[in-house]
Amino acid sequence: MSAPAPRLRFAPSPTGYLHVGGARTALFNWLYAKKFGGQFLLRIEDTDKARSTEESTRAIFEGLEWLRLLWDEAVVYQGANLERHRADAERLLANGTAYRCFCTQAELAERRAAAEANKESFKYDRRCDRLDRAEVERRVAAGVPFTVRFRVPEGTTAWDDLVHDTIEFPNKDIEDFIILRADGTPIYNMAVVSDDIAMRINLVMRGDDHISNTPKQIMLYDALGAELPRFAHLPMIHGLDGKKLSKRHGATAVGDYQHLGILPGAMLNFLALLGWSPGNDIEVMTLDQMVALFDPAGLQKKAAVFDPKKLEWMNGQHLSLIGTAELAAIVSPALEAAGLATGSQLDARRAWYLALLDLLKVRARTVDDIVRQAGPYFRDEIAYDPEAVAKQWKDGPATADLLAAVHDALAAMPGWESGTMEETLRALAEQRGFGDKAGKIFQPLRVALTGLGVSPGIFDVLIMLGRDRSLARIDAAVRHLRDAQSVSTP
RNA sequence: GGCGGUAUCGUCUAGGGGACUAGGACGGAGCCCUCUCAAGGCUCAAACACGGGUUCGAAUCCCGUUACCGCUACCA
Repeated sequence: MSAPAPRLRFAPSPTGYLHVGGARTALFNWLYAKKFGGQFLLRIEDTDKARSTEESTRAIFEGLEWLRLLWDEAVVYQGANLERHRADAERLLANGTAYRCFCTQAELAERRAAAEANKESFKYDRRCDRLDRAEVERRVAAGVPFTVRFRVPEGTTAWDDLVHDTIEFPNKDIEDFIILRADGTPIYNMAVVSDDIAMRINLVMRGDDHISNTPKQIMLYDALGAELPRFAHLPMIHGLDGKKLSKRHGATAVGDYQHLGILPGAMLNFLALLGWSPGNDIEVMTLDQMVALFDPAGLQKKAAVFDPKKLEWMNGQHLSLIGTAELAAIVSPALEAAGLATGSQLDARRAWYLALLDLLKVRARTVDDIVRQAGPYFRDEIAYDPEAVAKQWKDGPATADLLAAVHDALAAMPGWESGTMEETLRALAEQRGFGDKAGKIFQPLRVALTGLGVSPGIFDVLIMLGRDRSLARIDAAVRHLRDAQSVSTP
């Protein structure tokens, strides 16, 4: 008999955006399902009506789709299963593993406060479980509201966790917990177990903040006579200060990173390395490679700190990993959004565009970096960066003369290609007495061509700009320098 | 407080009794390359929380201590 195919689920509550911690949980669930030929399901836990929003649900879908973590069956909305949750709770009432509790919230709060005041830990004292049958029936008939509590049995509850090995809880430390509210709606643990059984989930993989829920859920499976799934509790993600990752750590939603110009593949890769290692010093991986290398034995027990610096580095790695065509598909919309070019303009000069991306991507860490660098190649007007001007155009008149000479030398060339440009410009440097310090020409020229102090290699820039635009910009720079001169010298 | 979990460079990690002078990566420092900035190459600094065991031998196994984290609702 071979092991049944694993069925896993990611079960976020739609009360905010898709958090990077949630994304990582989804990723490991997804990886496990793909690796072992199982299914990855998505369940939206929207039973908390007050906090759940449709907007959050949409954000979860969008985040998962962006990451390409697609689910294999129709989305399950927990809120649609309320009747089954209730029916399951009532089965427990019927089979005697649960009982009615008539204590009100106010009474409970009072007893809890009293216990705390005495520095005692509070645990429900089971007083309603001691009510005799007649009394219970009398109260029910009288319409006294009640919750349903699960009666936790003697003994200990343990399971063999996929990441933590054995975890054991003495049952005496767990109080008889409520499974159905006075209004008949189910409590989290009841809803989860009922749904996981119905969805035939056989591996529950979730954050380790759920460890203390697990013994309760195991008891519920037992009381319901259902087969237990296996459990895997993943460590948390912390911020740089060691605290649980939250809003004040800055960007925590996956959508934030999408808008920062992070590639989905890089995000996934980075998240995978937060709590998992394939060994052999392997770090940069595509999703397919992650599936191939995935092994739950490599899962870490320790919480990991989210380091944005390493994410950026990882993004740089993926920028060169994905290939220029795929990169273009991601950069083009960003270029359009920045008003630098339209899709059809890019299509019209496809080869030129791809060559430009190759030049820009090695000096970029994010898609945004590429867009920022792309200005001079798309805009007609360039702006001179004051810092670059101050550094490279120190002596206005001399620079103007030099650039004029560069203009003429370049204009005199028969063609427009890198080799002869270099010969021409280096010869000019020699002639001007710069010796082999051709940078003394390249640097001022760079400012004339791009307005910036940094750019790809100067000959690449000249090629990308083309003969006409290059010569026009050098010309414009010469005029700019001479105008400035005449204005400041009356 | 109770219960549970965790502990290797600043950070992510490799390591599953001898291969450890503890490896890789990010970040940092420096050098090389070089027309700038990147990329790339090379070098350096940087860790087994502490204390007891077990063992011929412990980063690795056991027990304590400490620290940190999580849970402790008629939230999920």
